[in-house]
Amino acid sequence: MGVIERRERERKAVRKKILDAARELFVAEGYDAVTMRRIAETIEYSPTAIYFHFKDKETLIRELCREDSVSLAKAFHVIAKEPDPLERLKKIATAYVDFGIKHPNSYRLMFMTQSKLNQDDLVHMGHGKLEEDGYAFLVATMSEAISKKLLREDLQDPDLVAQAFWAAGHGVVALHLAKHGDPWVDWRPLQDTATLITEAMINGLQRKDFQP
Amino acid sequence: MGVIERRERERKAVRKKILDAARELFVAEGYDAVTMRRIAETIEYSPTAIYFHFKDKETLIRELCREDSVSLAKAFHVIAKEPDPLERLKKIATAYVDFGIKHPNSYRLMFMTQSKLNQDDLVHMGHGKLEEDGYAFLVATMSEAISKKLLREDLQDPDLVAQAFWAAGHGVVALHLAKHGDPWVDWRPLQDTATLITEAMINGLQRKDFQP
DNA sequence: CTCATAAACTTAACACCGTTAAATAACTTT
DNA sequence: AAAGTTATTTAACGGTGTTAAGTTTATGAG
Repeated sequence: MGVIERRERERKAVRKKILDAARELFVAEGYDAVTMRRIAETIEYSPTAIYFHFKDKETLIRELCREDSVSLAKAFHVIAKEPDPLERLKKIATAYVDFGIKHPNSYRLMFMTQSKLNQDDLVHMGHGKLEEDGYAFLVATMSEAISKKLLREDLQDPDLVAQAFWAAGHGVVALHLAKHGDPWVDWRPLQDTATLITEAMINGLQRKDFQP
Repeated sequence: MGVIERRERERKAVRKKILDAARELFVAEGYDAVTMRRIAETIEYSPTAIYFHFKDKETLIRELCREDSVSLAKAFHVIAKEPDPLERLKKIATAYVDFGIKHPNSYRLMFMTQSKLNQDDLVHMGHGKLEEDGYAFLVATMSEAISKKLLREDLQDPDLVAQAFWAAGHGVVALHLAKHGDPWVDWRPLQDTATLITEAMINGLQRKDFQP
């Protein structure tokens, strides 16, 4: 039946219409500031129409977030080809920071808000969320760096080192997204800070003659 | 008149009563999850009574936050006596992380949410908020480290280095507060990560023979 | 062709939130 | 005792996400 396909296509079109309108508003004003009513208004639907296509506001936002995070996944996919683990680390950090700047709302949602760990999530686990893949990629890179003896001899725990490295990258982005407006700090360009912290970390982690 | 003093004392007592109840609820459930109505309920007042003592919910929360942040200020005050700048940096990082763990809600409010930069804040500026003092302390320490030639020769901008170092510390805390519940990361003890990132940063920043 | 059925939507409404306006009780001052 | 200030309550407003119930519209069956 061609009619059932047409319906599905129309439903998808409306879905996209909602997502596009929501995206534009969210990007401009942030997730919390935009109401369901305003999204409905811009597409000239009633507020409740959205709930036919999306379970609730969070689901809608997660969908946008998912779309955004594809760019990070793609970047990581390219970076995976880099043979040198330390060089790969630098590129990972760069891509990660870029993602945070390009998609601040999604970044905030993914990395700056505590995800409610309800039972549903625990059930649906193992599906390979993008954050999970990204972290696994970082750990794998760190593992390779360790096995190739590129890091200090006392650093044998890939998870520990990966978490420290992640924290460094996250710190730059998170601080920027949250506090860059504050005038009591003479902020340096984000790229400069990101480059410095990445270099300093790799430098500090790979050094051989470490003194406590 | 002794009566006016008594009134003031009673008013302060009610104020404290509200703050104590609010603190307990907030600590247990987070700032957003606790409503004004519930705070009022626990002290057996009507919800609107709170508004006689505090302008609004945010003011109340800021007051709690201010109280919390005193502990960080005190810690920094003690640390200021440490003569070695690099050692001071380590202690600053430790105190900062400790603060984040001890007062997660206040930390989130102070460092993980964008402060609305309205005109009022710009007017009331220069009052020396605690965050401001803390950052100034960090920059001063970094400045001293630079002038004592403890850092790499190419690092001459105290603000840049301070921001990178701050980002490192912030990254550890922020990641912990936001994502520690996520089960797809095999989290290492926060203290281990904090120690590693601090050492790695100082190590990476102070090294002389830096290769790009 | 008519009628039932399902999908896509709208209208009305609920429960909750922070907050304000108006009424009220309690206590001082005159 | 009257007037007035202070602290509190009751009632209500405007806003939010969301659900329930009704309404249109197009399709499929007899």
